[in-house]
Amino acid sequence: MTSVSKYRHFLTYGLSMALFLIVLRWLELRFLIIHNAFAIYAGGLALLFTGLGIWLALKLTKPKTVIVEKAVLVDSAHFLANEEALKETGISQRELEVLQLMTTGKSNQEIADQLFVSLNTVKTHLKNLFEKLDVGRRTQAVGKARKLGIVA
Amino acid sequence: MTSVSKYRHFLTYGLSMALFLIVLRWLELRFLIIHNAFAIYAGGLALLFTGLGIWLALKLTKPKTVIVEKAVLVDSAHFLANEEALKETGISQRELEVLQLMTTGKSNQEIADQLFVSLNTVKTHLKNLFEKLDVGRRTQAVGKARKLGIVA
DNA sequence: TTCAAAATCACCCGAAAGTGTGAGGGTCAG
DNA sequence: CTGACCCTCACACTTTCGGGTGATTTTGAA
Repeated sequence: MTSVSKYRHFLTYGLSMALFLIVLRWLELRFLIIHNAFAIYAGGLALLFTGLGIWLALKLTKPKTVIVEKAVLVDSAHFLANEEALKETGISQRELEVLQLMTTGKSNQEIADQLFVSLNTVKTHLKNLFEKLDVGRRTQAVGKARKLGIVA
Repeated sequence: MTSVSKYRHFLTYGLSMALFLIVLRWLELRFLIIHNAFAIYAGGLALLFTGLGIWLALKLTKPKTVIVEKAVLVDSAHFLANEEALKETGISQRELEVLQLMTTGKSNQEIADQLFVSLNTVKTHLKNLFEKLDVGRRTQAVGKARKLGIVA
């Protein structure tokens, strides 16, 4: 894809070079500068400054080479409280409520307030919940519950 | 931002130009080409080919700026990183790593062990992370990170 | 070279979370 | 009635978190 245009540019460059050498020849006669080495000198000069220009341009456009495209993942949509998993794990109604609130990032105290029970009760529910989910931390519990389809 | 380096390159270019003109002068005497217009001619030639070089390089490197990086396969697995949200929140690379591990339900100590850093370092990262995500608990952080598409 | 951000780590402290044990009351099947 | 479960709560104890402050090193850009 880029090779074609690249070659085309090289072609253009080559033609330009040839053209300039012709003009150079002409000028050589025009100004009566017959010195044989002049054409070589001018050619070298042209090549050199072309290289310089290329180098300059590359240096200047260096920070321009970072454009990125990315894709987004769409996860399978399987929520709906999974009755299966609930029976499998033996999670009770109250425990499920605590689990759901915990999933939203609420603290034990906030859960307790919302369910009108004591903090210790919430802790007890969570303790049993952790055992039924076979985890030891709330973050793990949330992850597992989501994986099991117990919570969204 | 790039102004300094840009000026430096222009300076380099200017110096090179001056140097070449000096060499030019020397060559002028060396080859006994006393013609008055020659210096002007050579300078013009140099400028012209410099421009040509710049044009050439620009043309050649133009497709380089359109290079696209992409195609992340998506599964029910994890891994994806919303660049947008990351820049929005200003979350650093290391913070992202900590966040991802935390999402899996790991404790701070486990994260520290896995990243080969101290527990205090993990805490510091999390502290900054919570501020950037505008949350106060890890469960909330996980939820928000998921919502923002930072983690799976 | 210089400057700012990132990354690293150390203490300390209070709050929250997690663990173990025990216990009282309600429901419901056997 | 009794045993099995669930819901509730308490208390003590350990661990983990979260927040504050301050410091050093590394690194990348200006």
